[in-house]
Amino acid sequence: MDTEQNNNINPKFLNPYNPQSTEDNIYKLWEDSGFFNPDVCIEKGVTDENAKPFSMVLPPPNVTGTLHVGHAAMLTIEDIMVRFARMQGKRTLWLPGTDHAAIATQSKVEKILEKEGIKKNDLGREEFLNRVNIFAQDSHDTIVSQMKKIGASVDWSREAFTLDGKRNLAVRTAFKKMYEDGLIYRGHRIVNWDPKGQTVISDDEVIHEERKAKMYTFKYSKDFPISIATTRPETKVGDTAVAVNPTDDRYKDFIGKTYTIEDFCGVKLNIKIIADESIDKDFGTGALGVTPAHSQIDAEMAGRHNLPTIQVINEYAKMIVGDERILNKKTTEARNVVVEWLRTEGLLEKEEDITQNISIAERTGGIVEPLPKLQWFINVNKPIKDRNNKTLKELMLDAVRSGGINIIPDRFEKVYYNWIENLRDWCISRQIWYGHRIPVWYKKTITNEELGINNENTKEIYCGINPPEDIENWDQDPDTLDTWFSSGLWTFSTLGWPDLNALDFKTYHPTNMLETGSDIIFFWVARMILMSTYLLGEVPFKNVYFHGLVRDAQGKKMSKSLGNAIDPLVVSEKYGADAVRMSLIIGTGPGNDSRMSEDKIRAYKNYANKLWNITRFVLSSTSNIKYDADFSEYTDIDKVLINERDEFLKETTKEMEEYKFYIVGEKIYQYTWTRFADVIIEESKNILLESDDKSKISRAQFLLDTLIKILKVLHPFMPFVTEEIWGMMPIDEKKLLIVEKWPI
RNA sequence: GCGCGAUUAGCUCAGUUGGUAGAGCAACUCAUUUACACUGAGAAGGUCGGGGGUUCAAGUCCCUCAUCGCGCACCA
Repeated sequence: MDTEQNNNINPKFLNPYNPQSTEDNIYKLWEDSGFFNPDVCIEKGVTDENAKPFSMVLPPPNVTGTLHVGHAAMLTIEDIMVRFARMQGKRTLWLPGTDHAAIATQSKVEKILEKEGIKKNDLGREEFLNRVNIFAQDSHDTIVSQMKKIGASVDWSREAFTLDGKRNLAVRTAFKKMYEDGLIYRGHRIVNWDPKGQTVISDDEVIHEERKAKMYTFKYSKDFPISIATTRPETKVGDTAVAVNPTDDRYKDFIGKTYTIEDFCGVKLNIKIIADESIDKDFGTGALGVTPAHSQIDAEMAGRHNLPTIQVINEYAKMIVGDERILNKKTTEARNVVVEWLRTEGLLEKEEDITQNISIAERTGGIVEPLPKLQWFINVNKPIKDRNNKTLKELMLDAVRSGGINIIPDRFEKVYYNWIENLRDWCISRQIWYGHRIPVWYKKTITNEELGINNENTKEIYCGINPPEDIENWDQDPDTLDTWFSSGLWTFSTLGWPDLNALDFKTYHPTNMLETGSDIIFFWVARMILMSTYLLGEVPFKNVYFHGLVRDAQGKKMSKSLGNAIDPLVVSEKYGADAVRMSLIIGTGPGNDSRMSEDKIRAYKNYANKLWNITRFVLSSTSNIKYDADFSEYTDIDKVLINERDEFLKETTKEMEEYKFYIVGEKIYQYTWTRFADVIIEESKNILLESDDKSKISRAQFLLDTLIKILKVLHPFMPFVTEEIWGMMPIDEKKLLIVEKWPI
């Protein structure tokens, strides 16, 4: 190449590609262009006003800290979908936001305050919430800057927060409607109480962990005819029955009788022998001590047999009955006391080591204590008039069964159905301060105050979008809502609902795609389907794409405590966000866990540089011609190459539409490197030097045209380097690559 | 207990409706200043977890077993 030609090349190409000095500028270029916002795209004429919409909400990250590499993977997959849709000319909206994540955020802030020696009750509700808000804002700002670093092309002008004013209106509106339809009710039931977090949690927030435990077999007293087995002897002071199977000959004669035990470790018991089909004759002694206040199953049995419920454990997991031996003791201490008592009384028959699953609160790690409490629930089994008398359960099932929602990969449909079949009423009230306050007020009356807390139910209730007018006569329910209640509304609360005429709502709902982690299929995906099918009579999204977990190179879960977590910002800084994105996409099918290693990231950094050098060669060796997009004088040899390339582009487009990004990324990589660079460019060196003019021009046009097309299909995957190179391509009437047309 | 997934080259994974086993990374041999060393060329590497079946033909379909991972339920 002579010097004159090299003079036409941007001096940037004299050095290797430098993501550090490029990426932030490119992101700013996009932001300034306004093209993340579909309205601007229409205004500036890059998108047709009548174009088909493509809409997606960002699964809002929790404002509990910073983004991890799993978020980076999520953002990359979604950004690929969005950039592809935008380049296809669709009216493309990717709506960002963050999640207040009630319990998670509150307990995080509590922990931080604890280190300073401050308890939340010392601060009071208002001041504590101030502290949480400051923390949340800080978190939010970090998250936003991280998202920009990764290259997420979200429409910042529409950013939402699950706990802001607009979302609060949506929550109140939804609550009131459900309350009026009788779907939300207040009930006194056995709930999952988290003694550590001092709040009720839903069934889905309980995780099970295998632990070693002891199972004790004993009798309540010497004269009691039946032995029972338990792992929790301390709860037995709350027993009101012993249940046996009706067909069990051993116990037949006792059914229906009631025994009084005057002294069971200091507590008087009345035990009725009942027959219940649910009892397994072969398990333990074939007889179950029924503790209605502290077991879900027992409570149901108590309901069937009209048994009294005696609460013996309080919210601090301490005993509230008995004498000084157990009263006010922690359940675990009381257990030892009761076991010792049984032993000395000669009532303990057997003591065996077993492994059992214990219930743990997901967020706090507290051991869940089933307690009877007055809480708010969503009834999933009540027929709904406006919805053909279908229940919420049925609405949720129908949405997927009918094909209205397509789940990728489809094996998650079975998981979803399985969950719904076992679904019980959803407990939505939480005894925490951070969150949407329940829009219910109770009338103040002297009598009710005298009646005390157990008669809360008798108070006059007002439920409304706004507080009652004579507010001084009312107390608002102190509880807040499960964070997933507001998340369930996310696809439409972000688009202007409850204003049904909001333009965004009419244009973009139902959304086209929900991309999220398979671990929140129940928490979030199912709840969005519930809310949308009930409130709007339509699905929240037409497609769901699940991604798996990002693990380390050895396949271990990444965690801060293991020290194997890769910080997406650190590696992006080191290798460039494009390289990180590629490494997170390739080799990762939907729903499958993937592995992340620095080796892999490094390989794609090299690829970015390869593309850089390819461009340098193509530009410097074609600078004597003018690129013509409609060039038609190709040689036969080049026509063959064009066919091959277009075949590749066609396949790629098809696979993009099938969401097979893990394949497309790899194919582009391969075509660019092993085909275009290693073979076609190598051959071109001779052609461009030695052939006739027709061949030279044909090849030069082909090289430019192909590079342009590579940049386009690669853009969703590696947006920064492609946009940077695009800016230096000798093309007339060039737009930003982000809004260029997909090449096929 | 019920269900789901995985098992293919040293590692990570592809493999469409059955039709001669594929890629990246790593390792190996060679080239040595090239658009690019963040490089190029080449070669090597596999009884597709085991067993059985259907078929002209099975990595792919059916049955079964094993190992690993996960979900749900139970958890007296």
